[in-house]
Amino acid sequence: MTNEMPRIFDFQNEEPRLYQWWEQNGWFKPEAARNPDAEPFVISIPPPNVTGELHQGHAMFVSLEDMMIRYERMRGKAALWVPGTDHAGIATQLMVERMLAEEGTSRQAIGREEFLRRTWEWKAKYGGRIVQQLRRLGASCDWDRERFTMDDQLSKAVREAFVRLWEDGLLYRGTRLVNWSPNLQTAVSDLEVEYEERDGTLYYFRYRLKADPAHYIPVATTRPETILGDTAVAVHPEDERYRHLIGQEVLVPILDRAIPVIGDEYVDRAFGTGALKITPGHDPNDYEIGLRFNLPMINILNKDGTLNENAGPYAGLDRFAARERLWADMRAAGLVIKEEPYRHSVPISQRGGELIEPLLSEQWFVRIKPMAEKAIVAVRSGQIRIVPERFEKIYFHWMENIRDWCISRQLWWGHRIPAWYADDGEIWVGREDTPPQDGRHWTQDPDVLDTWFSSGLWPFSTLGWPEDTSDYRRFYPTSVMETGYDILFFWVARMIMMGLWFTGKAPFHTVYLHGLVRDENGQKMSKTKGNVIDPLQNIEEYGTDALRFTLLTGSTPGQDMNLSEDRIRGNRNFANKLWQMTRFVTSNLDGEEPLGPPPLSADLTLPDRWILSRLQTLVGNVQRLFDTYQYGEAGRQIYEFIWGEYADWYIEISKETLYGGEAAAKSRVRHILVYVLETCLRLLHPFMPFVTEAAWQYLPHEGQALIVAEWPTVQQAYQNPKAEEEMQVLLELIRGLRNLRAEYNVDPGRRLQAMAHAGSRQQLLADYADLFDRLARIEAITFLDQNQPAPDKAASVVVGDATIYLHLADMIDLSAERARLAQELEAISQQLERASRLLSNVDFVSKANPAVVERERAKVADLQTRKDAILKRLETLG
RNA sequence: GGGCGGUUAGCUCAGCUGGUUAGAGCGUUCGCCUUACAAGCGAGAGGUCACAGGUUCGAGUCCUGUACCGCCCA
Repeated sequence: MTNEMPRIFDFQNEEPRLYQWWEQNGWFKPEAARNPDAEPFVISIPPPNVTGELHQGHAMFVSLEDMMIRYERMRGKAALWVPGTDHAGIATQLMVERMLAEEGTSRQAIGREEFLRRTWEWKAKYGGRIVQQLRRLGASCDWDRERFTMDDQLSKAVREAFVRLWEDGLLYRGTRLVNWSPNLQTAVSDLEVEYEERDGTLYYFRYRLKADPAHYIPVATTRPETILGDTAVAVHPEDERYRHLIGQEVLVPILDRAIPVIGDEYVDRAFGTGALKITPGHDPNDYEIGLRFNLPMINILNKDGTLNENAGPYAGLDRFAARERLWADMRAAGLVIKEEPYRHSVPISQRGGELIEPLLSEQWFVRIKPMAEKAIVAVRSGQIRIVPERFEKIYFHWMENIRDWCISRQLWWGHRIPAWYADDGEIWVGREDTPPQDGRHWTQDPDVLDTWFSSGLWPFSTLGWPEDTSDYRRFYPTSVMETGYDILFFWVARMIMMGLWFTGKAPFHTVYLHGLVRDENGQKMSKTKGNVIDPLQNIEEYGTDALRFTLLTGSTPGQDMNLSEDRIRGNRNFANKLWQMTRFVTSNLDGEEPLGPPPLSADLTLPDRWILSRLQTLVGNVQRLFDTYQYGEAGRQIYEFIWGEYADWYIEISKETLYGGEAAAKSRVRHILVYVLETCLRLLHPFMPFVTEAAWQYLPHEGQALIVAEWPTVQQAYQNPKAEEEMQVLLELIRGLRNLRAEYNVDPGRRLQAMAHAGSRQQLLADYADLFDRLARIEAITFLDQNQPAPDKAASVVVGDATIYLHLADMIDLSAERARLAQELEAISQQLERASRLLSNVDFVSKANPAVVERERAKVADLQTRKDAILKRLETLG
């Protein structure tokens, strides 16, 4: 403890060492709580993709969640942060497929079993990487409880959930129009489709009447190839141009299939030609119309995006080639009217960005409305609270308009759907791989479940559900779900629905949503743009603490944040500052080890009482801010206190005593230095765990480690508004004197004499004259009687009724000094006028909060004396 | 088309339920290697709080509208 501290905090080596030490001591485990019956505080980690590489989004959630966990741990709760990773079906499968391609083989060539073996192998080899990176961020997860969505136990949970939904009648299998990715050759859910504005073409052509091929209905489309799948042409029933044609038949170009003309109010008469081709097999809106009119649904696409036999002469062509060929043929046949450029929004895959094709296919769906209804109630009733609140509205809107969830994926990597089909089409769903031994031939569904299906179970599957384990009993429901708002629907909403449905409980009481981390220009970071700020590189360069503090103080909940390296650098400096001030304190202890709060004795000086009081104010503020999820503001306030008050003032003041005071005074100051710093390290630990722990270990302390030290609470006995007020006067005078010295270019080393008309502050100034010497190099202050004249050739600083004169003799430019004072007078007069005006307003005096009125009164009094002093000074200067 | 967020110092951002002279970091100017720290210390400059109305004794903060930027949903 009396060891000398290194000159700098070697974070590159110390951070991993401290992390290992914490972990080895079991402090990341809820069992480390001081009280064995401690109230639990639980967070389930948003499981990163097992293929993932650490990015700022991970850094953000780790910073926030680790902060919450460390805070609650220090408060004595049984803090449990459950870590783990997600098998990320599509991403992982693509990764392994790419690897196979490099080996010159393919998933299809090696077969399903071998492919899965290779994927597990890949996972074993590289899957730990992201987890190691989370550790580097300081994540105090209980690694003994780490889970993977495809662990046996979690797979069992998935199986149980699926079977229960089946038993509850919430699952069905059917042919529906789904979002199909021709690249991945799987269905994806509505959520996995994004829309992008792209330049395209609007193609106008003729739909000839069957009865009279010389006449036609003009139709426009952006996807001509889908003409081959048209099963109707729709017009608005009140459209003068076309309504007489309703009920007639028209001929599909090239194929000459006859299809009906129907009337439907959905048609927008102003768009295109006002007539709409209907392709129920390849367009969601047309699909709805098709259902309503009971139209045939023709699928013209193969799974790989080529056209099938329904496309007649175009079968086998890729859809884009078919588009051109068909259009050319139609032109030759005289069916083309015109083309015009057209900007429209197209569906693209969230992963990869390729075009999504609406396609009819047989898939599994969750009938989700009954689950959504429960989820709405949970938030509406306040059982679950979303921070920031505005996301509740977005949540409700989505939940109220929710559509059935397509959960089957035509992939191999994932949870295989536990459904078997008999030759006669009967479906059997079960907890075990044991379809009935009834002589029929049963085949298991080849597909797997949407990755988000298993993620939806995460808060309880990780704790042992469906078994009634001790962890499940003790730690479920969890406490806070902290994640990015971008996965509110994907994940949070589904956890809420599934949690309520399967466990009967809301899986957490609070959802805290953070914003996205963008680059310093507000651009989304992406490898192709080359604007990625790599967290690991930041950590390497500036330390984890600096990165964490930047992320935590740089944003507010739900708000995107522009991250700049400058800011990280600045917070690295803050970490260093902490280290240096700890070095100062420890190197001045001279073997003493003061512990606990310093005694409130009469010996306490004004600066002592001031810093102790300010500390309590800080502790109170931080508590209030934590209680309202304003972590960033809390961090900023700690920063400002510790640097701007403790280091800049109290440490500087303490040197007076430490370097020359009496033994008792030294002890007193040491005690306060240690107490205030130690308390600040506790407050800061959840933000900057490493440097605070390292510094704390050098300070006198009780207990083994800061990570398990107690969170500070307000000690009212130290609150002292009078000390704060008096100290404020001294600080202002000192700042004023420093200002004068700077303005008059006084040699920084030169000590000056001062005189003062100190008014009501004379005793104060006399008692703390040494501060003026140390902090403003004023070696002595001579007090003047009220009736004694002020010195001429002097510059002055005025605070309240106290005026200090700096006798600068030949250095003083009287006219400059007059100008300076006049400027100050102007500022003060303005403030005075404003405050006086307020007070002379009867409405203000009668309606405003009395405390506010009182404050204004005091302000006026202070400004008035100050103004008088300045006027007097100006008079003296002539 | 509907909804949401943003607009505060040159840059990146704070500013809780309306109430001192609107803050911080970076940058910038001036001066300092003052025995914890030059990753530092001291002192400055820099803001019509996007715009227009309104409510109020009082608006960066609440309400209405407008503009621009961004996001989500359809």
